[in-house]
Amino acid sequence: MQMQTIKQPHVLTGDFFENRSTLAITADLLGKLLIYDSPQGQSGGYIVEAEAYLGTADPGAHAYQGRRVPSNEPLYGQPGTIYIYAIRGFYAFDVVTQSAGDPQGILIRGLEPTIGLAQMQHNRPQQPDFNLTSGPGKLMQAFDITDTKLNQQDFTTSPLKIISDQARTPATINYSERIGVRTKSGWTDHYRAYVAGNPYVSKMRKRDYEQQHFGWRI
DNA sequence: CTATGGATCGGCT
DNA sequence: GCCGATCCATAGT
Repeated sequence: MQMQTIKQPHVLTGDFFENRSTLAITADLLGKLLIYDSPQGQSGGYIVEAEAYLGTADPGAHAYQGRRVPSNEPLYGQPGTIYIYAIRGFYAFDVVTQSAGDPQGILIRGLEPTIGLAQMQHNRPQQPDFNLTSGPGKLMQAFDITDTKLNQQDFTTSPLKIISDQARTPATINYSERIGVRTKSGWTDHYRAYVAGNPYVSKMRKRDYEQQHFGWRI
């Protein structure tokens, strides 16, 4: 007789990060389901845009040249550590990707919202179209995360989590320069990865929307 | 529809 | 004081 198995969402674990470059993990995060369990209830959606920050050697990174201050301490933690930081009156968050002491991370920049839509719209009543979670500050507002309390928590045990077995697959992954990072030469041209044609990607032009499936493989 | 400039605020120096 | 891994309103195609 077969054991009855309870279908529980599988939370992302540490081995997801093992032996892979941050750039490889960035592309692999696209389509994963991000969930936030808040006092109001659960909300979340599929990751559609992410940027790699490659640590001490990356002039665009908060940990460039080993910079280590109280606010960026989470970057130096274990893979899967949450790094939340304030930026111009908003908050944004990274997933730490490499072993402790190697301060690389991935900024989650866009979500296609699927869970807790009403509650997210309540938190961000601005506009009815695709502006709910199409940017790092926007998605944190939609989650109503307004402080750094989740800092240094681990994705495997935190109310903010990534579900690895409920994922969609991008039909095409596009790459570009990172948004809002001044860069001199072209060596960071592929540090931003996003689902081609998905309207919840920040700065996606309307003419580039893929209307049929929002850029997902069927 | 796209490009640009101003507001804004937590955290470092 | 100063400075952004941003957002939004407004002006210009």
